[in-house]
Amino acid sequence: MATGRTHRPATRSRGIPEATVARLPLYLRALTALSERSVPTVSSEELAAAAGVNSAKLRKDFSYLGSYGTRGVGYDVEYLVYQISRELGLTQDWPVVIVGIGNLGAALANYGGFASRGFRVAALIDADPTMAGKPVAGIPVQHTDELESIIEDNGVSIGVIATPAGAAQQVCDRLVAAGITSILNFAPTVLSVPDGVDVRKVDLSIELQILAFHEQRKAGEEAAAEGAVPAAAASRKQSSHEGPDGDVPAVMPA
Amino acid sequence: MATGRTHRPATRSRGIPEATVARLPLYLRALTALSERSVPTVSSEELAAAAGVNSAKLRKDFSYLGSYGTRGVGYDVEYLVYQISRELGLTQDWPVVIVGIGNLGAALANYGGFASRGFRVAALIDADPTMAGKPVAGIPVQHTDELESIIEDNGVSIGVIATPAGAAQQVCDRLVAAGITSILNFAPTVLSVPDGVDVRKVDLSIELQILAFHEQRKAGEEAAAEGAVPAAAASRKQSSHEGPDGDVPAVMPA
DNA sequence: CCATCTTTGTGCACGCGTTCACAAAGACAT
DNA sequence: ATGTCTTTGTGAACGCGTGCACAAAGATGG
Repeated sequence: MATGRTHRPATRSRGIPEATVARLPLYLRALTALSERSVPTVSSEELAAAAGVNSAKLRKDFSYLGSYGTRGVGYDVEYLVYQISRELGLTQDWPVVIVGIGNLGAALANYGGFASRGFRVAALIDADPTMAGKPVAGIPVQHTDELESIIEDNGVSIGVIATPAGAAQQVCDRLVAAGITSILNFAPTVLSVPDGVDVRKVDLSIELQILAFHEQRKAGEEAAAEGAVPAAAASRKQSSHEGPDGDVPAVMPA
Repeated sequence: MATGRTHRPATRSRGIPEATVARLPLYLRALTALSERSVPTVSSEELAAAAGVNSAKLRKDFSYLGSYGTRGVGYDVEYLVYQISRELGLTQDWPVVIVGIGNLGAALANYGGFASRGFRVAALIDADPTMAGKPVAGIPVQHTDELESIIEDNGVSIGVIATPAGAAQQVCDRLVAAGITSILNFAPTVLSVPDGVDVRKVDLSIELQILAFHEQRKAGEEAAAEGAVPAAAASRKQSSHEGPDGDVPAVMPA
């Protein structure tokens, strides 16, 4: 609905909260699974369970997109898949370049989750001249020298940085200069980019460190309440097959 | 003190907000870099810039840990490195198992960022019998059958799932049953776990989809304000960007 | 057409996180 | 000591995100 103020929140994109945008892919994945099983409609409750969120949150999220549900029935799966795909921009082809073809870069190149969602690996780029021409995931690696021309020729606007930390900013600068406006950064560095360029970062070791924090805390509490709650973990064992759907067929192409 | 209440917010761990915990690794990384350059002290302003955050936020974050700064001077780098490391639990050794040694699993096994922060890859586990014994990153892969004994013998409490989506829940269940209480999940699935088990997920394709959303939006705005166009991006740019609520193929259910 | 039942869409309240802005605290010079 | 200057630590305000709870909307059956 109308966000009362014409205040231009800047963090929101066309009225869709950032937190909602981050969940749309989650919904899409769950819906795709339902679609493959030819499920025609789904209620907010069911879909929320499949996506691992609260049903009220899901409904509110969808309300930002529009009124796509039918009261008393639920949401039409196919229709919703289309709407979310369109909203996320997945109905178009997104060529992507991956820079830095080490272990991680190679893994990304082979990752099936990209191609299945409209992302096409347009090129693999590495600074090592001995890698040039070597095929990874069926795509020949090209040298960094070609970076600008590759991006220009293919109209690439999304770049993935999987280089060592030391090279990341330099690569980033070249990507931006060449016209890239969205970057997914796997290098453990803070990238500085001009306004108008989006950066999302994935840091594997940060995630582990956060887990370690909680793990340490759990160990501490356990020690503090020694013997008080012995097998607490065993009590609420997982009972769910997440609703009435049993195991879901692998959504992801291997 | 701020939260004087013994209220037990449950979302907060010992009074440290989750958002702060998530930033501590970021600060730690920046501090480590300073430490390596033998910088003795750093101001909140400088450190914040290095970590890519607001300085007020950084000071507030640190205030949750205690008063470790000196007014008029800044923070002692070494001391802060130690305090944050201790807070995150990185002063102890965390054995980790990685399950699913495909491209991604192998990349993780080779990832240097783990070992340098107190995380030790205790074992690599894969369901494929032909992989058994094959060394990856210098560590022989072991078969899934050994999963329980490996975890028990090594006192592992953190597990990394890098299997295909279809196997993830099954693996997760076994990990939890074997005593794992923290899971880092790379498989594109919602894992259900009992209370007391932490799960963090990293989904590569979700990150790209979020980027695509913003990219599409930028393209749309750009088209709306036609005139100034980043040179390279405009060349073979995708053309299909109808208005926000463009035409819809009206996929009505039968 | 009316009653009932299901499920959506959302107003509202609450809590977390962020940011501002400033007093307090210490360093440093005189 | 005293004053000035720098930088921290935090009170307070604000905005975003979440979840409750319910009215509205439509399906379904008599």
